[in-house]
Amino acid sequence: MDLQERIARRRSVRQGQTLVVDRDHLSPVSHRTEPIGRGPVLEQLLDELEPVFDGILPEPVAVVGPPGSGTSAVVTALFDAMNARLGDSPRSIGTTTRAGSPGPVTWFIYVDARYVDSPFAFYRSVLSVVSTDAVPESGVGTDDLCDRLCDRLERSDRQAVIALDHHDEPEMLGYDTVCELLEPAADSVSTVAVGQREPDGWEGTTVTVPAYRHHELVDVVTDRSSTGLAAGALNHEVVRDLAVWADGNAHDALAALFGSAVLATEAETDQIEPEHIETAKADVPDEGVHIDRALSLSATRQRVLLDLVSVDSASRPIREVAGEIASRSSLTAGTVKRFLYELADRGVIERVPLPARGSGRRPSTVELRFPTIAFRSLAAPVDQLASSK
DNA sequence: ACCTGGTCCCGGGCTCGGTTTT
DNA sequence: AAAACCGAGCCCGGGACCAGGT
Repeated sequence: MDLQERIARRRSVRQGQTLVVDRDHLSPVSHRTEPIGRGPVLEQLLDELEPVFDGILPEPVAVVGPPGSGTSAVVTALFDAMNARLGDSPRSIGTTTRAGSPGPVTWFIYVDARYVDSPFAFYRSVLSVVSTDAVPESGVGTDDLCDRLCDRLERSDRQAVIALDHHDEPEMLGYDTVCELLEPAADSVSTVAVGQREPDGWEGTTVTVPAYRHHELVDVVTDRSSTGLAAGALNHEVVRDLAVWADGNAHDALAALFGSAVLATEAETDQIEPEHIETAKADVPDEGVHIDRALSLSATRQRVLLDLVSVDSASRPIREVAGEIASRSSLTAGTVKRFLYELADRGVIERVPLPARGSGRRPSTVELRFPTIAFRSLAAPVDQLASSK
């Protein structure tokens, strides 16, 4: 893995991308295999999961923390590491029991509710980890997938710990729903609920992830920029300033860092200038949402958001904005309108009331609530959809 | 009463595997 | 073995209807 990273880095240098050396290391949507400065939290979570080392299924646990505190980073990193140790390796040969370790196989499965939004998709993502053969993408019923999962887990020497991330965000697969879906296999499955809050009526234990302190966030940003950017592209004072500005929110800090790198690349400068930083910071909304909330949407919706970024939507009612976006794409105004209302429900954009004009109900307009510069750069490529007319 | 914004929901077509028939 | 068929989720379009303002 390290070797892959090294090769990728050399390759991108050859391609003349002198400023951004490794996009993944810089991106606010990627996680490091070793989270920076989260040692105590990892220890606490390991305490909760400790029974698996004796082959016992741990009790459900909730991991909660404010936005950008690294809850997802902690859980994904820990699950990856645990899987490498206790899980059934995908290339395992025939038997699952290995000499010297008579305990059951335990899979650690991370499910992101942002990307897994239906019972069908949920079973599919769990099965893809648990099952050795290919999991169908369609053509079978949801119940069928459930049966397959039960078959895989029914044996006493197999169990799974499933983390549901972002269960508390609007329009997402909820924790309660997932528990119902797992009910048929409840004896072999435990859960980890990851989010900003505990699930409603939570009675289990909770691991709390505190917001990053300033010096910890400095370490996070330094780590990202030193591996993602060319040497000397960013000085330490700027990193400190960015960390203080982000006030403990790693997403905001990394989104601004990534955005400024995009701007500097577009301007073809060989280092990130102060105005790039300032513009990128202004582009990250206060109390905004994670950029992955926008990036997890379907390609069509991302196109609509990209158009919305370029349309001047200020002080214009939704109907009008929808019309203009529709004229740029193959969608009808009615569909775009519906999309915009749905996106507002999800919190990706926000409706802002406008003053009344004439008769009728007061109109409202929409504002973006995620970092748009980073989104422009990371959004689904245009060729996934018929080009605009 | 009337108008416009906002919500809700369903039908039809599409894709894509699995299953049955030829 | 190939072809035809079927069922499941997904997506877009759009209509019915509710809400809030003059």
